[in-house]
Amino acid sequence: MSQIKPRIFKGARDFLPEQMLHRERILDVMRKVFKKYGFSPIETPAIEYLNVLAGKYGEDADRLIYKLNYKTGTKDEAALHYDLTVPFSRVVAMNPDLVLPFKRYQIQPVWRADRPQPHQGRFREFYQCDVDAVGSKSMLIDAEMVAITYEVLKELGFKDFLIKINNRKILNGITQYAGLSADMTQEVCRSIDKLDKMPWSEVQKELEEKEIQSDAIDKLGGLLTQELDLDNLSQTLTDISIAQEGIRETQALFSYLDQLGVDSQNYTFDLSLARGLDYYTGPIFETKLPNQPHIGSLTGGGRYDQLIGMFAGRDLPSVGTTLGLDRIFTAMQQLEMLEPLMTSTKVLVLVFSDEEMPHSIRLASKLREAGIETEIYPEATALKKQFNYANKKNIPFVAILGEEEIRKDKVTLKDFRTGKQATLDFSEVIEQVKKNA
RNA sequence: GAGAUUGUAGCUCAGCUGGUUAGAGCGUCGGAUUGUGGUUCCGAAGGUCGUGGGUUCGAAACCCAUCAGUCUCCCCA
Repeated sequence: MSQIKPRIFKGARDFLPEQMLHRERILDVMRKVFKKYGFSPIETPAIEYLNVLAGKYGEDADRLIYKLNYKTGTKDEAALHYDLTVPFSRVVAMNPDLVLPFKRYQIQPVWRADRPQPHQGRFREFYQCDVDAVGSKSMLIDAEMVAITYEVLKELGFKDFLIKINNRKILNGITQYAGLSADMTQEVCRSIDKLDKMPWSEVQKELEEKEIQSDAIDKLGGLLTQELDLDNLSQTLTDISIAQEGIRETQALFSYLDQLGVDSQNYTFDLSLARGLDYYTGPIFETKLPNQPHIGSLTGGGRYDQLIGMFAGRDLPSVGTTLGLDRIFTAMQQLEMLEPLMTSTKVLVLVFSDEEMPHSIRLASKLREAGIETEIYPEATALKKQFNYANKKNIPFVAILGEEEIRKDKVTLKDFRTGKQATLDFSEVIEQVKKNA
């Protein structure tokens, strides 16, 4: 047989223990917070019928859906899911008996056929961690989405993150204010969205290239260049009812955020936030790290009151957000927020000889019964080798059980970080490890 | 989809304007009185110079093609 060159699919990654231990910790934090707010887990298949996915995200995004070479051109054509929101909407439509408001979380990989850029945390296969609530129009749930984002990032140790909040209704209102037709909103927003990266003059140029009338561009510029707060914006857009509605929603959302105890340092109203996905109808939010602008958004979400209607025939108000595990993980790596970890093992039990092996096994079992993550070296090789194993894997304690200890019914415990060791009773060993590991 | 850049040992790289058997550090493995790692010392293994073609007496180096990685833009998690 000819040998096959091992290679990994572009934009996909293997995760070794030193990465997985951290990724699992991040997921543990997310699950804990999701449940704390009353969200329950669901899972959907990686594969969906293409027509379930297509046409929901917008033209550009549709091209990034991974289509499977299976029943091509038929109703049964299949694809890998592009996000978790659209499959979830399908689930809701197929389960009309769900108790509303239905609050679910969902953690699964998704696939997008774009060009990977690891430094920016951009991959073809990546995990989305979604929380969504269906069946309520209350801005309290929208606020909870922001609160959940805040809590997770805070607990993971992020300091300078900023959750940007805007509202599609306000953006629609702005387009109307500028005298443009409603179907221009997407196109205009796409340029406006770049304001955090380039000055207004550049955006203005881009809008001119898109052949937007110059008086409309001037009106947009008037709004966007003068950091308006909600009250000012409300006055300026006083005749635009859709904008007024969006502003009222945003005010309600902010008041709930205050009541929920979210630090106002970590969120802001940002009129230039647009977001690409087509299905958003109300509030939208996105988290950035101002000091790591190259990393794309860590989280993103919003309200989509009409998406489920595409499957169910009747609209159900819904809001949700996605926490990007891989973006968060990439950021934590680059910010050196992750301690090097090879294993979660706390104690390595050494084995002196085949005769003494049973004693070592018994000790390991007792440590495990006490809830301590314990490894026993599987063979009686040179002690040097066994010590070296503990050292390389960064295991904090080594339990030494030789002829002498066995005779005295004791255990020698060595702390690898200090290099100190002491011969102790078994109960003292447990105490020491639990206290210092 | 547009542009840029890189490809030499497991990893990070050196290799000057083309000139003998291609180097270093780290890592790996072995050893320095066999109940002690992380420090030190000694030694060893490991390379079709991404691949294919061309120029040349001679190519890791120059030219062409190709593949792969990376970065920026676009867009997003």
